[in-house]
Amino acid sequence: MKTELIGDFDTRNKILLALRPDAIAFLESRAVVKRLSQGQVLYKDGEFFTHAIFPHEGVICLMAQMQDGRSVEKASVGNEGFIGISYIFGGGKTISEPVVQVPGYASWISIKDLDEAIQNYPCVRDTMMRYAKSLTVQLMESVACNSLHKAEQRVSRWLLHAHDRVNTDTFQMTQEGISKVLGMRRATVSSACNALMNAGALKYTRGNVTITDRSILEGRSCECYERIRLAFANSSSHKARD
Amino acid sequence: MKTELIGDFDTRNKILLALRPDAIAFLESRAVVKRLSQGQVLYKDGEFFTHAIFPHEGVICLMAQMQDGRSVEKASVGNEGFIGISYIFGGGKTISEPVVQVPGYASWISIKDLDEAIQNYPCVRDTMMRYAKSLTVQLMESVACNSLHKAEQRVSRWLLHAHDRVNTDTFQMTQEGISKVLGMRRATVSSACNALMNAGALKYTRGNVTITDRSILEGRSCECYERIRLAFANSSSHKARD
DNA sequence: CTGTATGTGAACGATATCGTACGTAAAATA
DNA sequence: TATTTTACGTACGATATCGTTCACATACAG
Repeated sequence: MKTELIGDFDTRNKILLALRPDAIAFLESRAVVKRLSQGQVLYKDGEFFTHAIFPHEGVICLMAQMQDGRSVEKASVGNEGFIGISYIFGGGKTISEPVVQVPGYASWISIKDLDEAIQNYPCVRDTMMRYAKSLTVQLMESVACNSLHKAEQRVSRWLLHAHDRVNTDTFQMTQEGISKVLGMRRATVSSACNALMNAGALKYTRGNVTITDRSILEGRSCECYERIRLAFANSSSHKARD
Repeated sequence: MKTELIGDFDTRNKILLALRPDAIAFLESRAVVKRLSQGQVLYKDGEFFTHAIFPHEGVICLMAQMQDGRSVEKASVGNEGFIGISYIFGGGKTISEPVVQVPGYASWISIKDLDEAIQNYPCVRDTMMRYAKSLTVQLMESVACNSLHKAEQRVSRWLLHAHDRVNTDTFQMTQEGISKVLGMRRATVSSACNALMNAGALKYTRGNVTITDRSILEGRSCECYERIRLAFANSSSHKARD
């Protein structure tokens, strides 16, 4: 595996890990591992794909840009998924703007190599289709969630998803950042986080959040978290058959 | 084409119309045209698919059922799409509860016939994938829309989508129905509709809404309407190549 | 060490939507 | 025709979130 950095990096992306060994070997031989830094814009909306991006950890938010300048998250992607789903549906252009919110490493695979992999290893398309399904579940739940659920529930849900996608209980995410992805005021996020701190679910110190009690956070979240988590678990639980 | 009803029914479903003639002929020979009546639940969430359903007109909402008994629309489907997208992603179970909101006719095609069509006519899968992409755009826009936009904008958007999916300016949809699919109070919908009536966009009489001026409705809607409309237009504009 | 930028807490009134309830008129039913 | 049901308009106070601003403490840069 080529990498921009010194040392070896095991692929912890669940899409890649779910493939058959020969497909994994092929893709790892072509992959370049790069660091994703906070705030990095991976694609502009409508841009042509050059690479599919498979995060090892961290959180990438697919952002919507509104005409009035506001932006808000459409969906989020971690090591359970990859950036480039609309390429799989056919058509080379992005339909969102993926922005790194929690940094980490990712395997970048060129479209040319991806096409070759899809051609030679049927498990690649199958696995991506399973992810397409779980992403659809995420999107559907999010539509409902944004209609019905309150700020504190949505903040809890976001933090739980993020926690699932990092290896540590502490990670970088400002309240300002959460407010941007959830389309609410920082003051609203601040108030929700204080309630969650008082409940003992988390600690907050200048851009670093520490999850201290997941079960409390789950109790304060809405049912949408568990449904989405389950969809991701199902989509990466079984190895592809061919 | 077999039908439960007397007379012939041209297929006005855009997915079917975008296929190659031989694929259209095959599917029409297997399709059964049935009436979809208001309130009809086509599948329960998690049920096994028996048929893919291709609406000719009317609106089907993919509903989310929450634990507290509330329900809300995740996405809506008309003659630009079909019910059964998650079958295409692999796995035979539904991931939502499709409920008929505006009645119409639809072509029902059994899973067995659909499998045969996918096997024999590559354009079937390709066309469905294009729809998968535009449904993903719809879902993504809806996530953002539900985060950011106001009741009147969302009501306007829903009515515009519905108008696109029926052949007439007048169709059946109670304010109570709109409030259920948008997850807001009937009183909120009522107030929005009155504002839209006063603006000259529509008329409302006991369960029948008449769109009197689309351009006013478009002005009162949010940008999400046009983005979704455009995605649907793109996905059914070009004939499949094989 | 000092000044500046950043991240958070807290406050204000304003607004949107909520839950609920009641009245009215049209439609359906008896 | 008389009664009931349905669809809608409207009203009330309650609540959630909004937009904005200020204060303060930490981190960082010169």
